[in-house]
Amino acid sequence: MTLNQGFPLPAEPDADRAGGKRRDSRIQVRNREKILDAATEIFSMYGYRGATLDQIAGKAAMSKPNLLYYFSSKEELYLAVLRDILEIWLQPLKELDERESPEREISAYIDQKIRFSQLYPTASRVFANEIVAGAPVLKPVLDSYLRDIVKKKARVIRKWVKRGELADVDPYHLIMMIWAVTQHYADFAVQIDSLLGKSLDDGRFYNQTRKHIKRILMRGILK
Amino acid sequence: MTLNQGFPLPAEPDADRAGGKRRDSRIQVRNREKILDAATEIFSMYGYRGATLDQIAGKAAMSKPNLLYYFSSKEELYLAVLRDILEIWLQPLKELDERESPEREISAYIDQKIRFSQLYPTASRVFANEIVAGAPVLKPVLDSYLRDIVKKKARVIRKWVKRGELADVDPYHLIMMIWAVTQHYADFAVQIDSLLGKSLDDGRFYNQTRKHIKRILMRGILK
DNA sequence: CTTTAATTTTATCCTTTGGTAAAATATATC
DNA sequence: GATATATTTTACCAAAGGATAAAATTAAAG
Repeated sequence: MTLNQGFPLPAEPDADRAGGKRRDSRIQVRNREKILDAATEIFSMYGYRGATLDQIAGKAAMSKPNLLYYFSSKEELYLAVLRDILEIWLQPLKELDERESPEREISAYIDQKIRFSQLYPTASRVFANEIVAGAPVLKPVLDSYLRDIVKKKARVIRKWVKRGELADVDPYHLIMMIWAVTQHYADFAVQIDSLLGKSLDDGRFYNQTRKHIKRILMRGILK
Repeated sequence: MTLNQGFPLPAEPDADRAGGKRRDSRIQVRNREKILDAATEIFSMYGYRGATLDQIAGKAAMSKPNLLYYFSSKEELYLAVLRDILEIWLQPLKELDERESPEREISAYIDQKIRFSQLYPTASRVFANEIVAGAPVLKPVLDSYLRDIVKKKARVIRKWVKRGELADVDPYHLIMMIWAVTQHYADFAVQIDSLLGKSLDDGRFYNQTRKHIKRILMRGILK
C-alpha cells in the first residue's frame, strides 16, 4: 500500500541491458506495448486500486502470469504507465518562450494541450485519476519537477505582463485555467458525449472546441 | 459488476417508512451521516472499485457488518453518496435566469460553482472520479436529466447572445469551460497545493481565485 | 538439428474483500 | 424492570486478486 518508490522520473530504469540480456526482442517490445496500452485503458477507468491484473491481462490478450513476466508487479506497471504519460504531458509547457509574443506562445500552448487531449484521452484520464486520488505516486514529482517548470514559466508570463503585452493576470491561475479547460475535454469526455453527442475524435468538433477555448481565453488575457 | 440500478435520482428511495419502522432515530441519522462522510472521502480517493468497505467502516469508526446494517451493500452506499452530490451539484445551473443580465447571472453562477468546490471538495472528487471512469452509474442521469437542464440553459445563453449582451460564444462550450475551471480547484487540489502551497480553504486564496477566474472569463465573453 | 535461452501455461498460495448468520448488547416502551 | 426492538459484535464464507513455482512450449543460435 505504500506504492511509489524510485520515481526520479523521466528516465526509465533501463538497467538490465548491461547484463548482456537483450530486452528488446521483437516480441518483447510488442508485448510490453500491448500491456501498457491495455493498462492505460484499465487504469483510466478504475484507478490504480480498482484496476485488476486480470482485466489488464485480458485486454492485452494474455494470461496474468504472462503479463507479470513483463512487469513484475502491478505497481511497476502503473509506474511505467505514469512515466510515459508524464513525459508527453509536461513537454509543451517547457516550450513557452518569452522572446516570442504571448499571443503566439499561449495560443500555441493551448493548441498543444488540446491536441494531447485528443490524441491521448485515456492517458489524460489516468493522470486525472492519479491527481484526483491525491497523487499518491506523483506527489514527489509535482513537488519538485513540475513545480520548478511552472515557476519558471510563471516568470515568463509575468514578464509579458510587465511589458504590457498581457493584461494583469496571475500566471499560476492562468496556467491552471488552461490545464483545466483543455484536459476537461479528455477527462470528462463521457459527460461531453452525453450533452453533445460529440468527442474530440470528430475533427469538426475538435476545431470548434479549440477555437472557442482560444477565443475566450485570449480575449480574456490579451490587452 | 453491473452497478447501477434504480437511479431515477433526486428522490431518495425512502420506502420502508410506511411499514411503521422509524428510520430516523437519533442514532440512525447520526450513523448514516458518519458513514456517508467516510464513504465520500474513501470513494474520492479510490473510486468505486478501489474503495473497500473496511476502509470506509474504519474511517467511520465502526465495524464492517455494522456499516452493512445501515447500507446493505457497497453499491447502495455508493448510490447514496452520488445522490447527495448530484443534488447540490446541479442546483446552481438551474438558477440561470434569462431575465437578468448575463453579467450578473454568469458571474453568480461562477461564484456558486467555486463555492461548491470550496465547501465540498471531496464530493466534487467523487463526482470527478465517476465521470472520468466513464460514468458507469451516472450515465443515464447525464443522458437525461443533466442533458435537459443544460439544453434549457444553453437556450438562455443563446438568447443573451442574440440580444447582443454577450459575445458570440457557444453556450455549451461556455458552460463546460466554467465547469472545468471551477471544479479543477477541487478535483486537482493536490496539484494546486504542490504548486502554490494553497487551497480554497484559505480565504484569501479563495477570493483571489474567484476573482481571477471571473475576470478572465467575463472579459472573454462580455461584449 | 541441437542446444540454450526466452516465453507461455498450469497449478497453486495467501490475502483481501464483499457479504451473511447468529449471538450479544443496548435502547426504548409499557 | 420485563419485553420487544434496534444496534453492534464475533465468527465465518466464497470469490477475487496479486503473486510465485515449475513445467511446457516456442524461438534463436550455432
